[in-house]
Amino acid sequence: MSSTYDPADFPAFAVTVDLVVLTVRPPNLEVLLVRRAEAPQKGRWALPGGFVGPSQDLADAAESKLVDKTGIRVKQAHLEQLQTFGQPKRDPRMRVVSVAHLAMVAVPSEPELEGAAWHTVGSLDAAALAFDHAEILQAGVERARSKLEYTTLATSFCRSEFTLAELRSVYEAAWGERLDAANFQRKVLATEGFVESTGRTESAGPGRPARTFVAGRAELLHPPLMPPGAL
Amino acid sequence: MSSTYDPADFPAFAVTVDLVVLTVRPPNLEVLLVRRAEAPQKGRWALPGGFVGPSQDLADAAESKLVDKTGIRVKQAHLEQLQTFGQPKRDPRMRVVSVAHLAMVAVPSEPELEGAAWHTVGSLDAAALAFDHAEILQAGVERARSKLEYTTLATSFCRSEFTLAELRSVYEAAWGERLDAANFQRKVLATEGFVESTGRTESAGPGRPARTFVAGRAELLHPPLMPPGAL
DNA sequence: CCAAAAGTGTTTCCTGTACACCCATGG
DNA sequence: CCATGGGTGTACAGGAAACACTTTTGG
Repeated sequence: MSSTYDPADFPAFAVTVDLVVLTVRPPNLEVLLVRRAEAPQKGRWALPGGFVGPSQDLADAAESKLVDKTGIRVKQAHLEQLQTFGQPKRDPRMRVVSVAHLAMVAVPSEPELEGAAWHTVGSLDAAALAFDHAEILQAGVERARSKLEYTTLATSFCRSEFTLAELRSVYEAAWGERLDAANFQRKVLATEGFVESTGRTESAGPGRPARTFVAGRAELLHPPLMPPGAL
Repeated sequence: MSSTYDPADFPAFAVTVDLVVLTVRPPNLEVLLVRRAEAPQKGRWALPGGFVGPSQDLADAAESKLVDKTGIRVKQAHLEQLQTFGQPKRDPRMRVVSVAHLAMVAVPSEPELEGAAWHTVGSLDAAALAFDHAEILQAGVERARSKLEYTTLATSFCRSEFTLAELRSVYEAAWGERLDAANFQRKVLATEGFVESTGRTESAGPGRPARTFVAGRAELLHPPLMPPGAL
């Protein structure tokens, strides 16, 4: 910005957005991938994404790709910038800088789009992904975990109305570890603005019906929900 | 990346790096700014930065700007990617996407470069900064604070050999809040790999001489050093 | 009536915090 | 010998974890 270059002769880059779209289908953390229809890397799995328009904001570009691929409105999901990847040779065709974004969504009930599918994060072969998308995915999963620790974003993985067991399953899926239901409940309810009770209850199979909740207005958790020991 | 565009006709962007270079001069947190020598925004303060070369990695670009402006070797400092800013109108000349980086350095004893100066973060008028650099600076300060909380990066604000009082002053400068010296000391020493004792001591003015330390090998703090109440 | 899941109570332990106190130095 | 900052000891309060126990449903 403080450069002395002539604006007319700057190196030309392509700028894209790539999306790490995560969801939870207990007991798994899953990511949305699309199969590449064209060379290079034809047939391999890739993160959804695409070029940023000449006068399009980065966040807008990410949002429109998300709607294209999932039909999910951003109001119901969480979308944030993740990290920018710009290794000179990451795309063999040209110099591409990709601004990766992270989306956390409730698993949609609608059928999936052609060529797109959910994959369990844990059992995914990094070598099966195109370009440097394995690295981007890893950054996304790490970010998601750290956000779950100290924010209320776990609710964005849940339906609009959910039980505490569902909310708990989000944490269990992200860390692959069981949590004590009793202590979990107390912690969540003790945190002002994390969840808000609807008066209703919901029953699924045997067992006492659970109360249902909606997301609260708070965004930060003090202290974090997960124990420090968990990676 | 998974786009169907023809590689030949993509929108052309300029890509830059901008640096938020922070240091601590107790009791202040300070940022390195340069005065713009040319239009637009001539004469206003700006973050150091510049264009990324056609086959230059983003991290390399940030590193070379840092060396240019401060003469500090990256080995002695901390440099990480911060966030990418790409509002269509953020630079009036053309479409520029800036990959902002955060650097945390010990205050250099060498004289400053022409046109560059350290500014106290707290008493800085946001309107005095060029482009969207006030927003970038704010993101950098927030990131620095959160990194100080749960990593050992505070040591990168210190000289290679430092006392615990110096380390404490880093936290005090970042939050503008006094810490209990006794508890601070116990916490730091109890954290495996945070600091490592040299056998030496150092005396500055009256009072018992302090032991000196060097940075340890650990990078993460469990639990965080600052209390949750602190903004 | 039994299994299973929701939700509550209770005990134990650990850690952060405050603060009293001793140590070692410069002036 | 006094002020100043380094460093140690200690007692108290609040929260996390483990787990026994009660409640409410489906089969």
